[in-house]
Amino acid sequence: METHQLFHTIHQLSRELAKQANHTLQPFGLYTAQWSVLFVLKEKGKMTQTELCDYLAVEAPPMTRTIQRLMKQGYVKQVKGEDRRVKIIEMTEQSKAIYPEWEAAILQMNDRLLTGVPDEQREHMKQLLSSCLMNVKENAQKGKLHE
Amino acid sequence: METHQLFHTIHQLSRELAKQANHTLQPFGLYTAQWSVLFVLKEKGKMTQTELCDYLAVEAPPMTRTIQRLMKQGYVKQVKGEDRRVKIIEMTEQSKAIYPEWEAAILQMNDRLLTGVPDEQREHMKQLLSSCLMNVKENAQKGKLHE
DNA sequence: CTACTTTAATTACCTAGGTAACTAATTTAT
DNA sequence: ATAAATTAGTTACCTAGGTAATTAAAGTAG
Repeated sequence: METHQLFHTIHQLSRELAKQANHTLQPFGLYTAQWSVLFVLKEKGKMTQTELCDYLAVEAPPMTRTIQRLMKQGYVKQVKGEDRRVKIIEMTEQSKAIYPEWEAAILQMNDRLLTGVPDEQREHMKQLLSSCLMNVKENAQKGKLHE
Repeated sequence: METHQLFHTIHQLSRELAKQANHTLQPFGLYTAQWSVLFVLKEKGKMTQTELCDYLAVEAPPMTRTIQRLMKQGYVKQVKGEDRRVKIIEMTEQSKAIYPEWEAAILQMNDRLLTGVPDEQREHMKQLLSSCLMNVKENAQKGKLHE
């Protein structure tokens, strides 16, 4: 089977979704990377930067940058942990207050973009993609071990 | 249904695949963006930059940059068309000669990454994602029309 | 207790891709 | 035929995310 096309479609879909999300968030002065951090913090409460990186599967340097921007905007604050290397990140009262607006806009966008895709199919895609992602990560590691 | 997760998985999978592809191409001094152009040129023959942009669904500015890099490496050359605005891009003899090596490396990687994913499932995913992409693009346009 | 190693985060620099503004060539309209 | 609008490509600048090298704090030998 022609895997080029499959990978290209994934890449294209990913970019298109990011573009739409950025467009949706623009009126709020937010970008997708910022939003993803705020979303996780709302869901999970305070977290260290490393925990955020692990959860979002992003390397540390971009995370540092995203958090610094969120701090500058006043949407997030850093608290020093017992371990003085660690920086614990949590939402400010301000961002907790505005959060529902952001979420509503994103949910509305998600709904609009997936109009016509039945719920079963969304679930099915999620399952397929998740298992594919795990597979890719495993086989990537195998590739490295053979070096 | 929770669309956040679906979109996040797509994004993550896309990044993971790009990372792997870059790793595979590194020994050849190529990056994914370059490879995607070379792949299309091999498949379709000479094309204008706009045609390349349309085919790969990429905006013009990044394409300009990618092509300039490929020219600097001697893998691609520009020919002026009848319409003197247009730049027709084609592979050089050199890159045609090396191409099979690049392709072999990529095909091997694709195969390795999808080990354990049956062929039917790959095809199924491609179908699902393609239809989802079309859907998203249509609904994105509708969003714009409502402004 | 000291020396080595690991870990959290940052800094610097790279590629990818998007938007806005611009130039130059070609169409289209008047 | 000339003016206006469109089109191809470029330039400048932005965000996203990755790697390598660095710093500072903890942990782990010896």
